Amino acid sequence: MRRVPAQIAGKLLAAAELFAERGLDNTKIEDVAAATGVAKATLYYYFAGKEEILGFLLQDMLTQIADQVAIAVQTPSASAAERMREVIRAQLSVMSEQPAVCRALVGDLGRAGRIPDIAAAMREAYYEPVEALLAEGALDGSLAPQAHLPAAAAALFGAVTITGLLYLVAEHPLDPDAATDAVLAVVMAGLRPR
Amino acid sequence: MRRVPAQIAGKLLAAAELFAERGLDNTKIEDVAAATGVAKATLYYYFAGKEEILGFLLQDMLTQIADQVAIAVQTPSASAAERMREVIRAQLSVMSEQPAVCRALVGDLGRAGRIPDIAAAMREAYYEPVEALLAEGALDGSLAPQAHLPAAAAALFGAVTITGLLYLVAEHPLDPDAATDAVLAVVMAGLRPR
Amino acid sequence: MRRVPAQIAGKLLAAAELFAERGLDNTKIEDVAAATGVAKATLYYYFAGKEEILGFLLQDMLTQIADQVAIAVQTPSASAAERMREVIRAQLSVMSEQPAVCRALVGDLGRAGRIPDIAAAMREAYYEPVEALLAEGALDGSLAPQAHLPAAAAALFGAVTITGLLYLVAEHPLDPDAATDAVLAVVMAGLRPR
Amino acid sequence: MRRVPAQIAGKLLAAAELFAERGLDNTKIEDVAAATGVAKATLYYYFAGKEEILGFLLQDMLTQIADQVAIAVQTPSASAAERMREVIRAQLSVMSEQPAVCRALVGDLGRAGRIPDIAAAMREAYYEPVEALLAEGALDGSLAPQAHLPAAAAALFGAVTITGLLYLVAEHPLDPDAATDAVLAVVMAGLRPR
DNA sequence: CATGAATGAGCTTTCATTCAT
DNA sequence: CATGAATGAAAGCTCATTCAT
Repeated sequence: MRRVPAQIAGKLLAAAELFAERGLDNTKIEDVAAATGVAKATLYYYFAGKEEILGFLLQDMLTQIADQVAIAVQTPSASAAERMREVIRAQLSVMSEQPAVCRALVGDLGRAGRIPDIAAAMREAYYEPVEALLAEGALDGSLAPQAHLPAAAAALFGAVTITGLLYLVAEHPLDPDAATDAVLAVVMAGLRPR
Repeated sequence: MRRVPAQIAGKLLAAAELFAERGLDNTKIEDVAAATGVAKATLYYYFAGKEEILGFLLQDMLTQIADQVAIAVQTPSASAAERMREVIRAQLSVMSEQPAVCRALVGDLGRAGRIPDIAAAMREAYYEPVEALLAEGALDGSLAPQAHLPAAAAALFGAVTITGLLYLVAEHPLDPDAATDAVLAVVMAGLRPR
Repeated sequence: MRRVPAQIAGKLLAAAELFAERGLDNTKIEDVAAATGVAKATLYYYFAGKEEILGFLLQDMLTQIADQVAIAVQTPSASAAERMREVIRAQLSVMSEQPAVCRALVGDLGRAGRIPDIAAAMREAYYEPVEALLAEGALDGSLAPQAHLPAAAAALFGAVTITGLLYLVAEHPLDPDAATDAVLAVVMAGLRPR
Repeated sequence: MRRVPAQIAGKLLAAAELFAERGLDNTKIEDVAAATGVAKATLYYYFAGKEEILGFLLQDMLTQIADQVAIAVQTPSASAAERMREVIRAQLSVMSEQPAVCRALVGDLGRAGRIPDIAAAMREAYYEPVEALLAEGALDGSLAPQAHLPAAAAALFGAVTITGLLYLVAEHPLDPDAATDAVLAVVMAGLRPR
């Protein structure tokens, strides 16, 4: 994959909507060319195929999430629990800003998980910081210790993502703050009464 | 789509295997015909194409989830919390048995065009019973009251589904019981220490 | 081809429109079944295939033309020329009454000419009486002798049929009498001035 | 339909042969590819399907007729009647060279859906010059004046075309000159004796 | 008699991919 | 660099036809 010029990278955002709505396999390279205004052969000049185009878009969004998450995670002098709240809020914010790419991610989650680059980016952008945060929380006492950190992080990711998908992309969308509160009520407090 | 005779519906379960192993687009209709013993043209007699076959299986899976959920929900003399555990376990069991169909279901979550057909089945199979259970739990005191039931149900669904997707479909899959425990640790106990 | 019950024969008229509009090859037996309300397998019970169905319809119309032509030809105590006028009028009348079958006939003229039964019916219904009339006209002096009777009859058939097709089936149709006059002006008087 | 390069347009003439011998529906795209040396997928790159290939050839034939007709019409120092003879001869010549395309053209005459695209070409190629010629003939005295020019042109077209269809495409074909004489005997001299 | 169901056989169509310019 | 043109390879899909009931 050659370095993609900004001009083309910009146009590619139009493809996210296609991937989101139709899925990777039902989106033809020709559709991407038509939607972006970049000639089919030019896409092949920069990308090895459509999987790589989707990967490029996902990387882009994941980088944004990674950045926001990193900021939230590194807030000094805040408990791990408080920083976790910010992580969730950050994820939902990026989702509400890039709904198409986000829908594409969820739509091909089963596949994306197997694309090495994307899996790595997801680990780096989300799972590792969150797992680290869970560990820190166990130490500073602001979060309950988890027996299986990766699964806990996955459950967290799922709760946030699906809520985001259903409520941010819905006809009458929640705003990110309201969505955050709803998710937090489940994952922070837990369903069991205190 | 014609009404599918039980004999054919039965054979189709073999197709779920294929979809599970190879994904929708790497499964040729011819493969389905070979695997099920139903002639290609006969498949077209009953279904408009691959998508519709998958849709049929998807409905089937949702029915299975609905049945399992219904059983879990109706267990008499168990607290709402205990029944909720069973609901989650049931969902993860079905998912581990039908990973490809399950992946297809998740893939459809973000697709506006598909929502009408599937959304109703999902509401009926999952959201309504779960929301009812959350309400019951608030009454019998076994679950914490939720301010926004639909969002809570969505978060729950997401936590369970994504964990299922990532860990049941992964190269080194968790078994349903382990996945259930991991999810429960998050959604029942909550991340906040008690 | 079994004897076709009147009830089915009646319904078949609805198929003529299909053959006329789409041609034989672009009309599926299934379309015929749908348009007529006769089950596909039932059509096969009575006919060997769609070619035979079209044949049946054409036979029907050709019989009508044959009858009308026979009446016109046999009018006693009229010159051959006068009877020829009636033949042409008769053909255009039937065409205006059965536009769909007539269009179907023209549409598949190239093919119909090679279906033995139809070719024979056309000979019997049209060519033979017209050729006989041309011969009689040469004898009674009311028509010019023709060197090549079959070709003259074909030219006549073409002049009448195409005019009929273009003017009877057009958006602003001529009535049969006006169409007859226009055709007669060419074929009876001839283009050469007298 | 993309603009067809001359190189491919040239090769396509070989397809007209196939359509002529076997008819549209008994000619597979694969046959066209084999006969023309143009890859099947390349045909689809330029045409939407078989029909469009035939349509292209049809336009081509109409252009040939138009050219021949134009030459015949413009012959200087010949009476309109003499030029009309040449017009008819020209039409029958082209028909005898392209019987299948010609049959397809006739087949389309009764099809409402097709008329828009083809009708214009036919008016231009045939009706307009012929009507002009009829008008000229009325002036120079070589042709009888016609009350209704369009109907006269239609009758003429029909006489020529159907004769062409039945006798040039028949098992024992007439040659164009003989067919021309037979048609002329009807349409120029008229059936009424002089 | 009438027909719903089933299917063999094969063609049409699609699409990712390449390459000369 | 960018791309229009071209195509190999492979599916998807259709349809005439049969047969048990």
